[in-house]
Amino acid sequence: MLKIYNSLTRQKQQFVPIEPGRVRMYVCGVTVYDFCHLGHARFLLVFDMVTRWLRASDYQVTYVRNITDIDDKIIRRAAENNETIRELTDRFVAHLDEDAAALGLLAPDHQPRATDYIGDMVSMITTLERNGYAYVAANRDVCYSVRKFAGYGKLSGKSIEDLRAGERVDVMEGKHDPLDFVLWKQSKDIDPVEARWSSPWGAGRPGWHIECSAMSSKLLGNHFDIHGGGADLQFPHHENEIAQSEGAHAGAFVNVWMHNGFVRVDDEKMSKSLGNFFTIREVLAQYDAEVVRFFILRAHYRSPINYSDVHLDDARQALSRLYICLKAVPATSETGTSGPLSIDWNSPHAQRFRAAMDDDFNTPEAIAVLFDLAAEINRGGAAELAQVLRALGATLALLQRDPQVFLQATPVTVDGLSAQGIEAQIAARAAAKKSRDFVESDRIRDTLKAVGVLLEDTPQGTTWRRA
RNA sequence: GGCGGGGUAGCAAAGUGGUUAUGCAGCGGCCUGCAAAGCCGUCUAGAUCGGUUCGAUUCCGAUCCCCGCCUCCA
Repeated sequence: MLKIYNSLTRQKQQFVPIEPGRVRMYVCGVTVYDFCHLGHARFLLVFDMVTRWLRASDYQVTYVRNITDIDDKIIRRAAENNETIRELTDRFVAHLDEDAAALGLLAPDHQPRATDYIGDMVSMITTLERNGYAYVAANRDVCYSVRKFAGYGKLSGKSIEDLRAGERVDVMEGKHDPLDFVLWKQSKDIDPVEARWSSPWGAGRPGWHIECSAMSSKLLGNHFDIHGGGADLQFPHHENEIAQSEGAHAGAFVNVWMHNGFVRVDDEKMSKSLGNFFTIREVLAQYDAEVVRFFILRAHYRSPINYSDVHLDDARQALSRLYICLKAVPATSETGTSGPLSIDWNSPHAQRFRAAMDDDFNTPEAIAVLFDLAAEINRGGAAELAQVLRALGATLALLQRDPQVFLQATPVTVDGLSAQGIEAQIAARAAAKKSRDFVESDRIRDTLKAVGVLLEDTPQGTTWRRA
């Protein structure tokens, strides 16, 4: 039985889908005005893992991940670059898709762009106005009246009285309450035409929060199972979504709220505003995508993780152990990369693995099972165990490659020898060994080692891998 | 100031009221021409101070420290 930590109730709860066998999940995506960084990679990989595990658990999942393609930063960046908003956002949507593919992510079932749903947002704001939650402020912006919504603060555990809106940032003039947030922003003369849509309140553009309420209800219905995102979205973004969606539609909005922890650098949150970020492509230039996935999944999704080369190197070493184990097992027809392997969930390792994953997606524990399995295989366990290892790895999108390919993959930053060059050296060494010229054979091995190529003599001959 | 999450061995990271987490690194051994890989063995834990308990890293309280949210942020 799957249990998930629900941010709304602050406890792990048994997961019960609204519709048996089906899961509808909405995850807040990215604002497209710059390259994605490792923090984005984390939420992308975490909810990719969640989707895969739900599917492995025989749920039919509808996964929606949105794209925010209109906001202040986008408008500003487009102006700085002297390009249209659409040019800017199209480019970064394309980059996002490239990064997602490079990370080996499943495509979401829907990837809605906010600007394609302006009409739905307008009608939702109209409903909120009719229901008495929205008002037109003195500056003509349409705002949400937070105090009218009884449940405000239930997700973030904050009480309206304790919030200190305006303490750090000036409060917009004309709001009835400093905590009220904008639903519809009135256009100003300096705003580009591209950022204006007509509405009952005049030309303008939507506030940030309304897009997720409008798009989720459009694509998943007014009430759905899981809503996810980074922990920094819990307040105010997700709190405001609840206020909007439950204010517009009577009844519950989301059953389970999931929030992933941050990626840190030197114990500080990695973020665009702090400027301490590494883009996904920068990291992938140095590390294999599977190593990055392994690094992320090695920690529980709610825990913070620190990014550093040392940790990525460590992850690579650890993952290599699993691949080395698989390499030593003779491949059968089933070990090919084609098609998912079936899993015997009654086997002891699979049971442990599933128990871990069902316990709020405890991937560190699940991965520990993988290592126990590898140890057993290395000890001379049955060859079928290698199938189990691969099949369980598959549910995390790990261990699906030819071990040789993984172990010999060249980091882009290394201008090492070609495979052919290495094979030639190995042949030369074999000849030296045959004539028992160990000085020469060791010299060759040391030379290769110096450029990061490790040789291993096995009964089947010499193999190599990258250090 | 309010709210929330943490402090586990050299590093990373889980579970757990009593029995080996796991990985990387280290040390000893086996294997090897020598290595590597692997196997066997092994050393470094649970911020501090109290309490509950036959027994606490695990429960309770206090203290110290770190991080996050309260502003755009995954």
